[in-house]
Amino acid sequence: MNRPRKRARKTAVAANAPSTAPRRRSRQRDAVLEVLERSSGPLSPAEIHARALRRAPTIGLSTVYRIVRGLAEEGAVSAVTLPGQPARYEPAAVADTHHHHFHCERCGRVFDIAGCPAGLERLLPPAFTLERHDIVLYGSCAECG
Amino acid sequence: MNRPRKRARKTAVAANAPSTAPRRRSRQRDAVLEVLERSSGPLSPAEIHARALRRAPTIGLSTVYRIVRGLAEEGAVSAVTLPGQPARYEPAAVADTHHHHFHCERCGRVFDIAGCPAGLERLLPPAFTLERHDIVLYGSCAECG
DNA sequence: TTACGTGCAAAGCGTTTGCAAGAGG
DNA sequence: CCTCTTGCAAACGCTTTGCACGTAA
Repeated sequence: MNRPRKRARKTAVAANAPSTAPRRRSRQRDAVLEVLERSSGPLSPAEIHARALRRAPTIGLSTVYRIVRGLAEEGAVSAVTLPGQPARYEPAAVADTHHHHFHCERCGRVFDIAGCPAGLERLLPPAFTLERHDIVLYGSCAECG
Repeated sequence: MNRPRKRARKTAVAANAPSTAPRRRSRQRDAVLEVLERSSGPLSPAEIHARALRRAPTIGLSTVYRIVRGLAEEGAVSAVTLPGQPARYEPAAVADTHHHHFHCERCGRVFDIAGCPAGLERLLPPAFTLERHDIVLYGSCAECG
């Protein structure tokens, strides 16, 4: 497969651009969806790729990125970005239930945490408006404790 | 300045490696420290570099990275990593006062927020141990509101 | 059949590194 | 002086992209 190349476009994309992400059904798309639904926590593209290879043995990492972006755009999955780590993705069914995350510093796994503290607005300086918030708890999970 | 090259080493470094970060005093190091101390919020390496150029007109971006890493290792500054964003740095004097961050989604600036909600342990599943937490608030700051 | 999705390799970006020249003490 | 630091450009890892081919509809 040798062919001429053009310069790649700028990485940044307009926030509301329609984008050409996969919408059609395919073995690869189904594999990614199933992997995400079977998982007990959010997964990075590399983690998704490793697991999806069982169902779609030829799937490429870039395809995972494209599918995941498409799923995120149509709201089927949502991105979980922990500080200093690559983005992870989880099904919207999970994300729609407001929750936060616990990051085990021993095993590196991420767990979903139900509930969230009240009165966050009280922390704001005057004239600031609160639209959303992220809380990440760190420590040891039950298995590593 | 043309000279022979060798392959760069692997990026990953042993977590406890002494590392050869700058410790000696220099115009560049002073410039970075002053920029951080004058700031009202954590700054990314690129932001630090832009501001440090006024005090040290020849400073390179990689030097900023090295100095900031050294300062972080010796505890003079600490890293603030907001989800999905490059790391930012703030003086330890600020970081030592427990606080969180507000990210203005209009202007992109990050502000320090004093205080934090009580009872986060109550959110944990049984047998999980809480060691620390990060809270990031999103919305509009006073100027953008 | 035809438009869309895929796989691969190349490109982009933020960050780190090797090296020679410069600065600190 | 001798050693540590700097600046530059190359290299890295993660992510996105261009293109020809495969495939869903």
